[in-house]
Amino acid sequence: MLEYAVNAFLGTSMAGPARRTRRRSASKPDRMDIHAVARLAHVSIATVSRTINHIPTVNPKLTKRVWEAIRELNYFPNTQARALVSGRSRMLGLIVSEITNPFFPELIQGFEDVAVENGYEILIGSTNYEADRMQRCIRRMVERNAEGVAVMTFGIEQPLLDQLADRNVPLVFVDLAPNRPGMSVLKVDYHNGIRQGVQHLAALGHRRIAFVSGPQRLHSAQSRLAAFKKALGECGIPVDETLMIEGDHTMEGGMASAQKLMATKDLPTAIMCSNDMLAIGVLHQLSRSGLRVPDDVSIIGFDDIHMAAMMIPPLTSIQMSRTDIASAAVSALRGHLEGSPKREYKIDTRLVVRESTGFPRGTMAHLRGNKEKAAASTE
Amino acid sequence: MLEYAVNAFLGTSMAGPARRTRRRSASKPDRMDIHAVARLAHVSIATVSRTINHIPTVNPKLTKRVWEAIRELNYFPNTQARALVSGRSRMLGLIVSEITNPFFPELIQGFEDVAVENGYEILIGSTNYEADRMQRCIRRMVERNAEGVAVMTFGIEQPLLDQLADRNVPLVFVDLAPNRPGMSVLKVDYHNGIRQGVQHLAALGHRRIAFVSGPQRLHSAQSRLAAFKKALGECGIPVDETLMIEGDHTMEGGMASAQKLMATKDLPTAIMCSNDMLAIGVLHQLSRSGLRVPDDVSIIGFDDIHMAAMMIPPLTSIQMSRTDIASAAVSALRGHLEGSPKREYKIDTRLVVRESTGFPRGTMAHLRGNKEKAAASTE
DNA sequence: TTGCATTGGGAAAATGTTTACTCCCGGAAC
DNA sequence: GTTCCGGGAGTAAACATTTTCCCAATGCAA
Repeated sequence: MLEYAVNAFLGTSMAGPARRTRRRSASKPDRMDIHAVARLAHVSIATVSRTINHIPTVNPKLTKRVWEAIRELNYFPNTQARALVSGRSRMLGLIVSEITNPFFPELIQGFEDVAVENGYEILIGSTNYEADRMQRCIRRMVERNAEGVAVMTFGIEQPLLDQLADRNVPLVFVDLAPNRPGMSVLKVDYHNGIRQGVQHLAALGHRRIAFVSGPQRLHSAQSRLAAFKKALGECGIPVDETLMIEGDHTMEGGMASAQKLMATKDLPTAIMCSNDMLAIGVLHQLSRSGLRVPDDVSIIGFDDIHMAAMMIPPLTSIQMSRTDIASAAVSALRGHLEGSPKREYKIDTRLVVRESTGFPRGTMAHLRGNKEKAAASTE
Repeated sequence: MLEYAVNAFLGTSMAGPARRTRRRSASKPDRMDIHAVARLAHVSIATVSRTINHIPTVNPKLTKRVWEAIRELNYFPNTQARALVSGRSRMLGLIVSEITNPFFPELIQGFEDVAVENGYEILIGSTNYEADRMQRCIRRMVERNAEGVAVMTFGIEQPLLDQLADRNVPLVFVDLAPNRPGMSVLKVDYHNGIRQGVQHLAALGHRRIAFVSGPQRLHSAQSRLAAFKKALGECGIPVDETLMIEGDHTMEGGMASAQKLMATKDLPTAIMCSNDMLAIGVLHQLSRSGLRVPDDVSIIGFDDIHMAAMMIPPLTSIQMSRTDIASAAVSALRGHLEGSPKREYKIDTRLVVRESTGFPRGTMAHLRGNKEKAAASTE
């Protein structure tokens, strides 16, 4: 056996009549596995394994031979076998509410990038807000031995997650998480961005600012509304409950909310929305009603999804970076896997000013007039 | 030299706590594996395996005992071990151009559903039109032993795929594929839907119909343009090359194209677009210029992405069902895996009429007038 | 009752790695 | 010169399944 010639040469005792059972490689010399590499590099499979895993005790000369053999054979290790023996699947799960909501693809993209960079593969599941889909997602994650799961659904169905919790799979949530070992939470600082937004509007001169919130059963929607009210207070603007409308985080909800606002006797000069889809709906409804943005009403969205910048006018929005969320989520899971767990990760938000916000109607009429005159006079 | 970032990372962290005991299996009776089930059901592990895999030669009585034991222990088989020994990873790859383009999430959703239904997990990669990302995606698929890969990028980088082709991994493409064993293609019948669209416009009375195409280096964009010209011929409308504008499948491209069209001496009465993003851009640009849709210009999009229905006005579009594409792709791959390969799968397209199409400007003025008078007279 | 075929189930090989052990050898210390 | 130590590399035991092969048991016919 060429395979064992090296050992004989090195003087290793072939003595043990030992089970010869495992020398299958003689019959299939073309099988592309670690043995093939070992044979070509004239080392043992253990050395190949150590080389691949960058274990520093390998003689550099052998290392070189091994890498050359690997390249020549275009070999790469069998993932399933590694996973089996190491007990680590090197897969992370990502569960989202609905993949067709533009917020999530951007999150997925970020998650994929960070995970792959760290050598993990990702398993995606979308629940579409259905409990049984959620159940199936969790089962898939468990079956595939996901090492950790990011539950980014903005509406946690706790009992369903027990299967994962019971297996001590690290979990990471947004906003809110059970306080259990192995679980982390990404705390979004809604207040910072929303305060910036309110200050921006206040600085422009707005005093009547409406807020179209998300469904109040969602914790994240509650937090956004609370942050808005707090920010109003900080700017010395009293809270007017008639300007707080509950929407549903969809464009249709935004259109309906805009109609409700327009039915009030005097329209607010600015509308802040709990997410961008709502803002887009409001935008549509206003323009359908002949109102111009930002000349008649200013609008601010939340999330800063890609589409926000593509609206007419481009939407001023409060950015919650999907990239930040994704990398924090991966960090959180890695933290648990590597024994340095952290309970909380902060996610910041910040205002991105575009063209849907301006001076309130009327107040700057003289300025605009002056500007026009100035422009005219240069001709 | 090949780099295994994964392992470098593993190397430092592998001194984990969990894996100290490595001796006889007798020392860990609580290990939840096939042996535990066998023990509880008083059968051998082989019988358990056969039961799980629905091999019919097992005595129904034993089958029952085994399933009961499985349920009682809440056991499920280790995926990595199954994959290792059976050589089947039960994973399919899905490579898309960019996950943030609204077309793709809907495709992914469909793919996920169909794949999971058939017991497959999916690995997602997005190339963002970058060759090295594509390369990495392919490498991931190969490393994880994807059993088949759907390449839904609408712009195939053939040479990069050789790694997959060389390993005889079944592949499925859209529109165009190398004619090699193991490869299938989803042939989209662009003509059917586009013909419906043109007929719809012609029936409304339109004769000057513009077409904003996609980048002509893309085969799918070429096909759409060709189908449009053919459909014009079928409706007896001569092709006017000045009304054929090349866009780039983005909203910005649509806005630019609309400007080009408005610069011509007389505006077409209808504009058909090579995809919905273009149509949305055109829509925006027209409304920005004070033209009303469909009163001044009718617009038809292509793809019928979710967003199309949410525009103001809701966009008439030609639907190419993502669900159909997804299930055809999975069928194609399964066909190869199960020995009944099929080279081609047909994907149909059809017109979905919404509110962005109407009578051409002027032609129906008397009707509208009559309608208004009629409405007035009822008061 | 015996012989044979058939069938169902168990033992063990096989899958490709990682890694705990072991062994060899060179050098240093006594 | 012997002993001890340690670096470096090889052997083989896990890992949790599937699958092949074989044996025992059963039934049927002679």
